[in-house]
Amino acid sequence: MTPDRQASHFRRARQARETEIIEDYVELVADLIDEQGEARAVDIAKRLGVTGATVNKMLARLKQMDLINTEPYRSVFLTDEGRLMAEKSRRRHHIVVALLRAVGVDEESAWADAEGLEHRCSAETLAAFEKFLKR
Amino acid sequence: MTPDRQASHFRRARQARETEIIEDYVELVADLIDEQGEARAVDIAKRLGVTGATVNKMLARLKQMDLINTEPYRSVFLTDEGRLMAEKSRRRHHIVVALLRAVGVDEESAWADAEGLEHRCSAETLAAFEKFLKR
DNA sequence: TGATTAAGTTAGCTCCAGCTAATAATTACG
DNA sequence: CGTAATTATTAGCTGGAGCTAACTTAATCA
Repeated sequence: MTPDRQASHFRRARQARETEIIEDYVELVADLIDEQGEARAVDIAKRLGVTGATVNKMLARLKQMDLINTEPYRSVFLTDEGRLMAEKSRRRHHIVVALLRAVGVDEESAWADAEGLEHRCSAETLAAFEKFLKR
Repeated sequence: MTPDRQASHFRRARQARETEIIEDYVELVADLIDEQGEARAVDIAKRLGVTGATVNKMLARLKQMDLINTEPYRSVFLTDEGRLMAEKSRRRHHIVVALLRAVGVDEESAWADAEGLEHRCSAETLAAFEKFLKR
């Protein structure tokens, strides 16, 4: 492997590291809205295992990026763009869990690892996973 | 899924995010030593796609952690602990690439994605991958 | 209603991994 | 050998994501 090609892989991994937290928040907001009718900061914090202050700061960033809408002391809503991102994330999440299960990973490990893996699969890899699952 | 269980998954993902950069450096040092006889900072920088200054700072951290030995203006050596980590990383890397290839991911995507995925697979998942590959 | 509790917000801190720019040491070569 | 090019180091900056502590607002319930 040439240094350049390897460098581009590492660059991509760094890029993924940056976006994955954002995707986790957005996906979680969608989950909470579906499960409980609304996404409250305190619930996001509980599920992510971080403090409310951290959530608050991140929500400000997501709003800046036009992924969510927030009003002070009100729960969180997804913008169209945010909903799109959440749906993509969810789809990836499900494919990864299914693939892991299909190759023999136990239920618990599949769910635990999928949280880390879902953000790192390229479109090509996900397509291959889907094809494999249909086989 | 309970909030607590989900929180622990996210916690684990955050933990992995912290260690993965360290593992990348250590694995790369091992690769360079094997391929070229020595690991020089400039080559590490080229392959990771970061600046020399960044590498230097990171090497100081790795030394602090007893993963490498360095002397000013000399190339980098792995400690026993570092070598162990490098071997574990490599093994994981190979298993992940092999698994991706086995389920139909093309060569290039497999190598590119493995860079991000290898650090996120639990021991259970890797064991399942190996079992699947032997099948 | 009013007091208590829960939730959200803000300020300000840490640590990490990038970066640039400037400097110092080493290496290579005419 | 001495100079030029390469490599390494250092200082100091940015921005992200976590934290605690202090505060404000909203919600609950006696």
